[in-house]
Amino acid sequence: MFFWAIFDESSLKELFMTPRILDIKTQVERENTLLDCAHAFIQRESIAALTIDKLVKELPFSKGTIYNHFNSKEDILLGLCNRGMSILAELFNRARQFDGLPREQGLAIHFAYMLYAKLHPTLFMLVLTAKTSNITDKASASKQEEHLLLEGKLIGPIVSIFQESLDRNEISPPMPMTLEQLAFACWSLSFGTNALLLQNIEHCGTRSNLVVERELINNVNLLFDGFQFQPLTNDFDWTNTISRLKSITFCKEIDNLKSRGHILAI
Amino acid sequence: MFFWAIFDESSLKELFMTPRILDIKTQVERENTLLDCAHAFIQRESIAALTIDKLVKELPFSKGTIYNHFNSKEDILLGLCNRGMSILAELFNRARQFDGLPREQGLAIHFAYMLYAKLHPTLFMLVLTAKTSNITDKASASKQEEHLLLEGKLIGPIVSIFQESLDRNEISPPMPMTLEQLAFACWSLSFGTNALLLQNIEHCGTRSNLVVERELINNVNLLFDGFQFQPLTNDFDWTNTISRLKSITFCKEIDNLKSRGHILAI
DNA sequence: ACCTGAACACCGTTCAAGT
DNA sequence: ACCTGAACACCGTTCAAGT
Repeated sequence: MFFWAIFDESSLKELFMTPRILDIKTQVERENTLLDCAHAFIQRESIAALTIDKLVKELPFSKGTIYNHFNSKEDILLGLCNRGMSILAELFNRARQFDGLPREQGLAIHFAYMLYAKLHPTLFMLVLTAKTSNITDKASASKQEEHLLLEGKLIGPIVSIFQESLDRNEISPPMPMTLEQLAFACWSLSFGTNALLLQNIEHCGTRSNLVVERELINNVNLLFDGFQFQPLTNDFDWTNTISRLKSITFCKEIDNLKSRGHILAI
Repeated sequence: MFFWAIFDESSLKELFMTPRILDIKTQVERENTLLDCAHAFIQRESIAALTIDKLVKELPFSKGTIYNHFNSKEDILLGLCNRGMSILAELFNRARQFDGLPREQGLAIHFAYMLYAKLHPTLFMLVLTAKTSNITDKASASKQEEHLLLEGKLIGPIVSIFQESLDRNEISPPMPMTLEQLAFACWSLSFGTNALLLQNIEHCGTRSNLVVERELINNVNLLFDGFQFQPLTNDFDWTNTISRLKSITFCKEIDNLKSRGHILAI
């Protein structure tokens, strides 16, 4: 029995072209299902092991349909990367609202970045992957736009903290530096620390005694002291700041880490 | 006319099993030819575009023979990565021998790393790629051994500088730090700065005013000041150090950069 | 109109056949 | 013994056929 035998062309056209109210909602839902699935997969296996064929086996729709939502595998990865950056942006905003001195908020930002890297290692790594391979080239224009927008949302709170500390005369680097340069110095240090320490440490004999949370806090304090960011490391009780970050600002994230068996070394 | 018709089995065996003196030399030569070729290719195109088929088209031997020298594509990439690390280790040794204070030598190390990243961007990126994808897993045991050995050779001069500055009482971080932690703080900052700034900057609106050589020197000075590494940024004529690095220690590398149209902003 | 999965072009790796 | 390239299994992407 054939479909075409039941309907004539005009009624078919009517059936198919009838605008369905649920369509847009379904579209978004499907995109999320796919990203959820891809995220779970690369968390379980690895980015390298991700395959469209393997992905489609776990999805309620077919291979062809994937390409109605994402124009390439790289588009999926950038979509996932952007999702991670949204999460990170929310953490940065909370850090910016920490009730305390600008330097405490600056520490909070780095603390947030480290928590993010520990909570979502695969999403953190995805930014790295996006930088090394030419993911951004193959991805869709819309995803690339979103990516740039999110980069701005991440830089925002950092620049704003430095602006405030300059206004309050609480920072005076040994050489003239723009807000952008100050923010960039922080970003490089944090990025480098997380990237180098997040990798499978067991392989690397030389880094065996390093714990990311301790090194991160140390490195940030060193850099901030270099900025002459007041109050200096030894002129303030930073353990209180960190315990408030742990018990109040990021308590949900800390609980999440604990439930997965990770205990912070600080 | 068949080969087998001319020789009987024993004379064939004799012909083939005769130890050829050139064999080992040819083996090494072929490996180098392949690595040269792969290097040129990813410099011209990209790591992602590298294909065994494309590679073999430019080589004087066939696809199967490649697998007599390298057990996988990842093995080739790790081989190339190791080659880069050898070059870098040589630069670090020269930096360590810079005639000056430990802090000057520390600056020289970072300067060397930046020069390396600028001179061999694809080799620098290969370390990043090796870290993100599981290249190290698929590569041969011998290449992995070599990789760890080279990591040690890179850390060596850095640790040695810090040991000397501790002996001379020229360093006193605001918190207790091991030699390993000191070296790691430097590595993270340098790695992060190079990695973030080496990427195609035109894409990224927020980083448009940043020049890697200037930011690198700034960031290192900030971190060293955080270490209380004597003499501090504003207590010494560092421009003299940098001009000696440019005109003496790394003059060959600077010339090389110039010949390619790169002019350092410092 | 939308979904499907066979089909396609291309990839890394192997191995029987040639020398 | 060593080299070769056809053959294989698998990949991302497309598109004719089905509904």
